[in-house]
Amino acid sequence: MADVRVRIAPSPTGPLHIGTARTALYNYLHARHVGGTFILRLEDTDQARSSIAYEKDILDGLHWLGLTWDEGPEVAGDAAKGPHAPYRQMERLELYAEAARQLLAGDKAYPCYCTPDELAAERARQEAAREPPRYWGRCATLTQEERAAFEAEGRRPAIRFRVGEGTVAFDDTIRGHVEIDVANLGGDFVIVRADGSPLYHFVVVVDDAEMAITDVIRGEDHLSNTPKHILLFRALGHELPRFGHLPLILNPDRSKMSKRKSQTALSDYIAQGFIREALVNYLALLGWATGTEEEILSLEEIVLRFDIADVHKGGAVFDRERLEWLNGQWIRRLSSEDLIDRLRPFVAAEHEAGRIDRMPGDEELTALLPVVRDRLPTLGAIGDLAGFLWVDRLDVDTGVLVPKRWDRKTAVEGLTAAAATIDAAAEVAFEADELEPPLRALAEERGWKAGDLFMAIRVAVTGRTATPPLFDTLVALGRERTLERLRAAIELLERSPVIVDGT
RNA sequence: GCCCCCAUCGUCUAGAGGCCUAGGACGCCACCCUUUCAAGGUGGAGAUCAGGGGUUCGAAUCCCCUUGGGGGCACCA
Repeated sequence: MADVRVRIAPSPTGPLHIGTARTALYNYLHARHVGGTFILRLEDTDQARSSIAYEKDILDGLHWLGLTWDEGPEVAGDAAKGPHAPYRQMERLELYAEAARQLLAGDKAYPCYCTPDELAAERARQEAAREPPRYWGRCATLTQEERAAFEAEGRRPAIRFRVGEGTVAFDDTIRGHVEIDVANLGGDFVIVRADGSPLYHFVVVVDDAEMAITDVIRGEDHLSNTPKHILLFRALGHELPRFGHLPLILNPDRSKMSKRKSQTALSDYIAQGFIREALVNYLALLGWATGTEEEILSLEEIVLRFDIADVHKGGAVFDRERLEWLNGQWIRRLSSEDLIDRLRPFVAAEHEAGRIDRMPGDEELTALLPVVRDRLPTLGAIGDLAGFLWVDRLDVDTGVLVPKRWDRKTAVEGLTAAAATIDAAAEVAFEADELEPPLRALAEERGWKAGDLFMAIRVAVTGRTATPPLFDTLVALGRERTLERLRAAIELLERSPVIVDGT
């Protein structure tokens, strides 16, 4: 399959949607697998809803995923890439105007003078009569005189495409043979608004034709629209591309994944600390499988194995838990330097948000990595996991400071003895290996379960019951702060009134 | 309403007529490891392959119907 050309054509009317990201990925995978060309085109004809901020979010998202395009618009001073520039539809208006003139000249399209109000009234009537909504064709057969009369009224015409009769059939790369009767298309449809701006179904065809797209790979929501596109391709005298319709990504209730019911913006996943390797891996496996039992796959490995014909037909529910698991798998596979680079912005975010009081240096993070790595489902979890290391004043809940099997008095004794033991051990070296034995010995000597002693210390120095391994944590904290927090905890226990008993 | 598409454990999926008393993964449960939490290891529960008819010696796999779900029917994309 030489000379395959595919495209992703997002419209900058919202942040990059997880579904668009997957469509982009599948297009990219197909292009790379067969050695074809991957094109990015911006569909910004809906000027009312398009924005430059969304455009940036989309481009950044695709870059972040590693889906580099071979042809695409100029961005941030970099010139457009590719022989079919410009790649922004608002800069291609002349092309559409020319195509519209061509259709009008061949009477494959006609001016329609129906007003929005008239159209709405007719639609309401159809709905009331329980008829399927369709344009009833009032302007399809207007004479020159009638058109002139409307023009004289000051009406500006939209342009409608004649769908004609018959059935349109095509062989979908993913779904196989599909056939739709033109009568079910909803009548002649508008391709150019009354204000002269072209509409989606029209521009997509003009552009796919002009850009010589060979494979249109897109979401299933376009399957029913494909006959319109095919009709347009033919009317314009262009060869048809192959069409492949991807299954939809679904909300847990199996409806099309939406902002209302799911987190759909890729940028939100990025902000929470999902990493590109995991997202790419997860998205690739949502609707496609290798046929083997391998599932942790890099983008390169997926490119090698991907075959558009193996893509599923049924929709797939987006399962965040599985994504988190994959994310953890990938975080564990990152090199230390890489992980630190990716972690730093998340630590900085904690700092900016005021949840921690200082930024740890690289050496500190590096030292922490071994104990933190297996405990990070996302990069964003770093604050929860280790934030206590970087705060000046720790908030400790007296309630959890006393281990379940202990009473308050024992806790005070335990922490006091632990502080002394730690202080003594630190004279040798403040290292995990030096701290653990004497503390275990202390517990044994006093008849305490080591776990209880450790838990009291853990809560005293971290404020929480779930933390990385205790001795590594103490080392990360440093001798001074460890002792300081131990003293503060003891004081807290002695000072606070006894409310509950058993203590 | 009309048209189109889809249908294997809760979820993602393997499966292209006999290898399936349906395999893997996530999640869940138990155990092991263990100072907590994870990670890791082992084991388990979990799908009469939506239902019903065919075809065939034989069907999760092919055909038909039913049911269920989804999508589309804009001067949105």
